Amino acid sequence: MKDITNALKLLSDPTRLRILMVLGRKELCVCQIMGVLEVSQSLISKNLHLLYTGGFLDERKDGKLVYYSLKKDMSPAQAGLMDLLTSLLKGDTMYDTDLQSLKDCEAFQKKAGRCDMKTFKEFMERKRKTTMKNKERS
Amino acid sequence: MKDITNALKLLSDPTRLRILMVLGRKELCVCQIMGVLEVSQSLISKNLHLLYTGGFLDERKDGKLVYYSLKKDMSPAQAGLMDLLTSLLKGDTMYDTDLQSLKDCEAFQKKAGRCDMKTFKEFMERKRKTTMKNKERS
DNA sequence: TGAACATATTACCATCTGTTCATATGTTTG
DNA sequence: CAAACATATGAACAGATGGTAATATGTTCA
Repeated sequence: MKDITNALKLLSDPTRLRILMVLGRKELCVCQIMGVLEVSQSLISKNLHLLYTGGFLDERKDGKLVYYSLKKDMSPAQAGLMDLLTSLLKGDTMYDTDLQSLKDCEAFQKKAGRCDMKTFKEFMERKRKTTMKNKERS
Repeated sequence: MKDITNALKLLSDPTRLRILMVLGRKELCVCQIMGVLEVSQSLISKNLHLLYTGGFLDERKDGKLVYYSLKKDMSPAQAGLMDLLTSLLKGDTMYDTDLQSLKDCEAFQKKAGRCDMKTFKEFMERKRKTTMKNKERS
């Protein structure tokens, strides 16, 4: 029972749940996740570490970058929860926004031709401006 | 997303999860739940309140007693989680022990012919002794 | 080698959580 | 009404948690 409540606890934080859902789409490095979710690097790192040691993630290092992805062989409980949450979050505002950000982020990165902190900070900067304009309009 | 993480947080505590799983079998009053889980009255009350305001439970008062049961019309997220957890917990030691305790508790209550704190404290007393004997034997 | 960079870790803070003990509330019954 | 009882609630406390800012680690490349 403790393993299940532990998994539930890990999933019960919005930042972690968002990370997992975005990783559900594709493997990403820390700076990409940062760009998509727009939260600080240390917070991302910390939560990635929790999810990793909690058995939700695989890790792959490539040069300076560290890529994370959903673990291939999760426990039945974890896999079941991930499936359920993925379907429950369909249509959720935050979830949809994050997936859209992921697409935008990928496009921006492709155009920039590199994958580093500077690129994603630039991306976040533009996103913030767009969001502000949208708020003004409404 | 917040509604989902809130539900997950409620489920991520063993005491609350145990309560929900036992209530999955049948409606129970506070003193019965206390007898089955063997935790203090105030802790049970507090967690019942959290689960109730969190939308997991229905409440029914009958004289001095207050009966709780799984809410008839949970949100899709809550219902989905309950289904999943019920199936995931099949075979779990704590879960099985609790269900057995529930049966024993019902039998004891039937023989006693009443439903009050005294009865369930007596039940808990005997259960503790039996558990101790089993430990000695092994 | 050393500067630049991506990620991890540390120290620290405010807030939340689980729990217990004592007490309050509200109901029943003599 | 008062005593007895089931349940709820408040105060208090230790420990966990989410977050930030600063710093450490480890890699690349000039």
